[in-house]
Amino acid sequence: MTKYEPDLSRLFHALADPTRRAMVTRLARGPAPVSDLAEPTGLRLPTVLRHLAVLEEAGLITSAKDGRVRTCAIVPESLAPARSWIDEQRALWEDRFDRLDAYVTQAMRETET
Amino acid sequence: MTKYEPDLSRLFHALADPTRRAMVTRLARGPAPVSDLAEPTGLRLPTVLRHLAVLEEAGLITSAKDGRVRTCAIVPESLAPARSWIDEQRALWEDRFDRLDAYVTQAMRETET
DNA sequence: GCTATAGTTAGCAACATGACTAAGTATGAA
DNA sequence: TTCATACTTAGTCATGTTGCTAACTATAGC
Repeated sequence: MTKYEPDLSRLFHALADPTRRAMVTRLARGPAPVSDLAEPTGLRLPTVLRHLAVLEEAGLITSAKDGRVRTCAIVPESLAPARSWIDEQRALWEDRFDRLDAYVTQAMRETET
Repeated sequence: MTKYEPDLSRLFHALADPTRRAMVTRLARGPAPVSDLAEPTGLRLPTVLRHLAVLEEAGLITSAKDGRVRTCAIVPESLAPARSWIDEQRALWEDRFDRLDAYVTQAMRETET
């Protein structure tokens, strides 16, 4: 089962910023150089680079340099742990209601004459 | 389509902390008073209260006071926006590959004698 | 080789976060 | 009424985050 999960923290933290989410969305459509990612943000390059570093440390993107251009790309399935955690919570919740339901059903049965 | 979404930022931010995730997991099993939530964390009450406030501001939990006990409960479906965003990214990604695939298929067809 | 382009590094300021202690309030029980 | 319980509020502190500017490096094109 789920244990320490510092990676989940980094993943969710990376996604908690609108600029970074926009970058992920952009990269979901295909790889792009740093400048292209910076352009729509209105932020300076060093700032953009920090955001990219956060995304990379979270495992959401990779990047490689070719000549003087660094191209970034999304890492497929990197969102899977986040999705799984969310699904787990829903499962716990539903399980709880199933049991509540069973309890109520049982109680009603016992109330019957 | 998705636009500003400051709520998504708050949601992901709230989930970016292991203590808070543990609280959500605990509450997924059923409501609990503040003290019960505090106990396994090893944290002081004021700290726990701040975490709960973050969760509440993110819309993940609700709480109500009965006598001197405040009982917290999870808000069902509050994770839905996070889940949707993640699914959207995957959809974009898959769409991109469908198109890549179509392109390659087309290219191969044109290469055929 | 010179120059423009595309990143990169270093360092700083402002604010946010997560923990704490100390002191206060409100309620249930004796 | 008195006391313990269950928060609650206020205030502090260390650290982390997000933005910036300035100065630097490396490569492509002429």
